[in-house]
Amino acid sequence: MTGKRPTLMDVAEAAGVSRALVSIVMRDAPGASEATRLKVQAAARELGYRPDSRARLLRSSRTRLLGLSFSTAQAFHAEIVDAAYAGATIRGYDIALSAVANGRPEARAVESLLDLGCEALIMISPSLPPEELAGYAARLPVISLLRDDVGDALDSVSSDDHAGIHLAVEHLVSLGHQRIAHVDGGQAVSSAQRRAAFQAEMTSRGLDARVVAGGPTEEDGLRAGRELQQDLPTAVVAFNDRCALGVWESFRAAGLRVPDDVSVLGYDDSQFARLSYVQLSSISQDAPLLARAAVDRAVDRLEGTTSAAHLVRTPHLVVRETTGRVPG
Amino acid sequence: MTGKRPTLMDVAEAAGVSRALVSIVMRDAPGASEATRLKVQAAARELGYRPDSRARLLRSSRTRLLGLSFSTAQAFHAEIVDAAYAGATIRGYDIALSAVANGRPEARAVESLLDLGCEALIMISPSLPPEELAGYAARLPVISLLRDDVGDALDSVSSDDHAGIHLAVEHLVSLGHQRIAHVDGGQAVSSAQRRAAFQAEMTSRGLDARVVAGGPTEEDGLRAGRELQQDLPTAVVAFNDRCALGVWESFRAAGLRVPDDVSVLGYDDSQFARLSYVQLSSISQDAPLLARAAVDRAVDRLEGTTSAAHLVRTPHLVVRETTGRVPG
DNA sequence: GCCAGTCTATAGAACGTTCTACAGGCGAAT
DNA sequence: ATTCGCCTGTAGAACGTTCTATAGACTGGC
Repeated sequence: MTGKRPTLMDVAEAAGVSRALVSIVMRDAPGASEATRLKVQAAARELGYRPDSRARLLRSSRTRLLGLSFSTAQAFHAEIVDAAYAGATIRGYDIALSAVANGRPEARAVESLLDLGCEALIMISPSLPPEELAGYAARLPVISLLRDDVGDALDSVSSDDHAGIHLAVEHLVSLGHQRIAHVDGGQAVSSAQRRAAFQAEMTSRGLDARVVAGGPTEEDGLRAGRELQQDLPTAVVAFNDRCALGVWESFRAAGLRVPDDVSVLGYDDSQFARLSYVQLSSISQDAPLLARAAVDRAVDRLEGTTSAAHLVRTPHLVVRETTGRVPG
Repeated sequence: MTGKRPTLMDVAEAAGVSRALVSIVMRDAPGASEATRLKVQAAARELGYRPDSRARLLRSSRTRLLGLSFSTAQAFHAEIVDAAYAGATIRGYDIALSAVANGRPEARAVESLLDLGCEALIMISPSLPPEELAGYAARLPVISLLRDDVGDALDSVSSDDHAGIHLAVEHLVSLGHQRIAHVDGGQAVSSAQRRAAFQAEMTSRGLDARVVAGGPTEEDGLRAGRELQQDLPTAVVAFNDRCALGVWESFRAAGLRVPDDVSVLGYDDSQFARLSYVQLSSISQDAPLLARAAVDRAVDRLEGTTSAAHLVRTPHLVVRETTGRVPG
């Protein structure tokens, strides 16, 4: 259909120079005069030459490639992918993507990135046990994004769950709430930390720390919301925004008004929390910013001499329309 | 930190055989006895050897790699990625992912896939003009997924919008509706087709084809819903599920009940349409199935002698709880 | 006129695979 | 015994780059 794609050799012949010189020009490396540079570039354009990244990667020790593993099941990972691309471009790196999907476990995703020759790995909310992660980290820098209990062999860039929960409770208390419940994330990553933080925070204020079992999805929130209604608190802190939405929906179905009858606070500040008809108050981890930080961390590990570290950013509160003064 | 990763040569030395033989064993190719096969495999495992995909890809003419471009802005693309992985694995191919993201245009995404040595390209709802797509298609098979007006140089796998809209209108009419409005998708891919199909379908039934301007997001639906309320129809066919959700929300805000006062029908049958508290009636394109079809099509193009074709699948109706009998 | 230094350009060896060609051993058929 | 073929194995050339070493052509300083 097409004939073969042109190689360095083809361009070299067309321009009447050596292969090596073409390579120099294509890489913008020093060692070619301005005149031949132009001549070679013209020939390359003429032939529609594009460097073969496989060959290039193979030969050069540096691949300038960062591996990013994400999950197709988590919509907000897309936001992170987005930000990571932007960050990598700025630092002069490229990103290789690998998804963990149905029937494609995390280990497989990571290994495909390794085979591609990535110099560092960024894993979004990795679910592998710390030992296995450490195994990878022995071979190349690995950055865990949004999960910090990964041992000392890895870097991590995450958000301070304690601070986030503190902000949440502080906000609600300042609105007069005392009976505040937490719907946790079940088995989800970070759920245990947030639950513990909630308990600590409430206890330290002398308040009752009511926790009901939830999960990361709307369904989980819906179920938990129904359970809450048997003894309705005045405010709810949900594990994440999707869960909060489910809780809210269960209230709505029961004729309860948010925030007049009960306040609902989410976590993550995901895209849809900002939708004009949702306007969910939430704790923002600023995922894109964390993604940038992870990329920076990866590059620093590659180019500097720093060792693994755990970077923790403080989240912030975004007040929208689902939290209000305590009723009555 | 790590030492170099082991190569074929290392394994060969460890097992006391030649490089080529190790290659044969690793590829499960014929030409090695069972005994040495075991010996080599043991040595490879011992050293933690993994083949370098860059070198492998470089040397072999076949890369067995399918490029898949998707958009981080479209949540349901994740479902497709998921299905594509599964399909590719079955056919013995691998998938290279490239995202079109903020500041990373489609052309860039495609070119990075090309440089990786993909043998065929699957593009989800490509937004490039047909001429440019044809340019790529001259070099390798390109499958357009969910968009069919891409010219004859490309394959396409899409869903029959006419049939889908027909199902939608048929369903509503069978429930007694006559005053049915369509909220279109604005500039979105497929919007024009669905709008035209709606107009044709309604006109052929002697009904008034009311169309209001919408878009692909909840916000767009919300806006359109408000406009609709100035002269409320008994049923609404929205461009997609997100749009339908916006329309619904605008009704809910106005105290209108769905489906008692007005029916709302979505399109796409996305993940969230199935959520227990949403239960949106919708037209399903069965995206995962289309993804499988696209993968199959790509592989067939590579292995068979078939030429480009446009494959159209018929969508089906999923009745949930947002459509009901005409009021009054 | 000769050496040192700079700039441009080239040849040829890598990188880690796969592929082609071929060699030796062995059994069966001539 | 020779020939044929199959099976197992190897050597060495590819693939398209980048890298190292070096050659030639100038400059300028003595």
